[in-house]
Amino acid sequence: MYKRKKKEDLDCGLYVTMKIFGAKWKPCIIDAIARGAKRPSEIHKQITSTSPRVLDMQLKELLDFGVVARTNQSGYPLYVEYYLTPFGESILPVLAQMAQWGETHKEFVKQQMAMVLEGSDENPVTTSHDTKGNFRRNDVEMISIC
Amino acid sequence: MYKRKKKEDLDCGLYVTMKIFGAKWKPCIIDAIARGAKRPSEIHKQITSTSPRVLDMQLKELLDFGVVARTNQSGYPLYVEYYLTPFGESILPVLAQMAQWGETHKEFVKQQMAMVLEGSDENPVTTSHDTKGNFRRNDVEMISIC
DNA sequence: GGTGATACCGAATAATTTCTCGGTACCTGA
DNA sequence: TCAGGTACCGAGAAATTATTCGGTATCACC
Repeated sequence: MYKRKKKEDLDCGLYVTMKIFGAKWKPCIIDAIARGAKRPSEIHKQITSTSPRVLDMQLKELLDFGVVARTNQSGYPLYVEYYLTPFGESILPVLAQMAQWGETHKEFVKQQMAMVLEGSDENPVTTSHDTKGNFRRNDVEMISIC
Repeated sequence: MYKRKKKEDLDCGLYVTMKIFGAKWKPCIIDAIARGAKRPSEIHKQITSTSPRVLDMQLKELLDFGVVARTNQSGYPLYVEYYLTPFGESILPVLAQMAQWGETHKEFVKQQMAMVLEGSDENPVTTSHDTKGNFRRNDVEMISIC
């Protein structure tokens, strides 16, 4: 594991928030689990825009931070299930609001981006999130995420 | 300016959100301006945990993305003022909720961190946010940010 | 003319995150 | 025994973000 060189400020609420689910794939993973993907292999199948290894790593962090937990029957057909802890569930409304905001403003943002990039160009490599067609039902209803 | 190698998915609401204010100092800057710091030099004085250069760069991005705007009198005593656009103001409630969540859960997070790090150690360099004692008044009231 | 304040920016480097490639281990069914 | 599925992990490369150091330019004041 990477050893940080700079101290983090865990007294800043915002910093804490970013720390826990501000990474590239964590929101997707949380969402996938919230929607019913329990087994690692299921999550891999849901999120195809990055490699299983990456998902494993981020899932591990979510586990370490207590966002998710898993059933630990080290038994025969090797069957593991992850689920959100109460702590993990408390993230959902926040995630939903963030997704909602982005959803609302994405066209404006695209416009701005285009305006800024009117000097730069090139066609970067493709990479995009997708958990297929996704919706959330929590307090803010019908928020697509990823 | 850095030219991205990988394409971004601006159709993912969450990605958009992170893109606009998911950087290390952007929330602090937005907050500082929302609270009344108008001039770059004022912002520098408010946020002392990073260098003016860093703040300038992020401020520039916020400007490019239309989160803030500025008065452009290229005149005598060189006086520039930044302010939040309506787009920028729409961020405040989201930021507040994020800060609130982090505030609520930071002790739990610290605990988890300690648990995970019980093998690693060392004492990293100090760096911490601070905009002095800070509060927000928007819809979720009294959220300290940074 | 020199100093200080103001607002910026370029470029190199450090720090951190993400990704790729490959490997371990266990069990099952052919 | 061999291929296939499942759950993981190590280590280095690549991408991206944050930071530092120094520089430009304008004006005011002494």
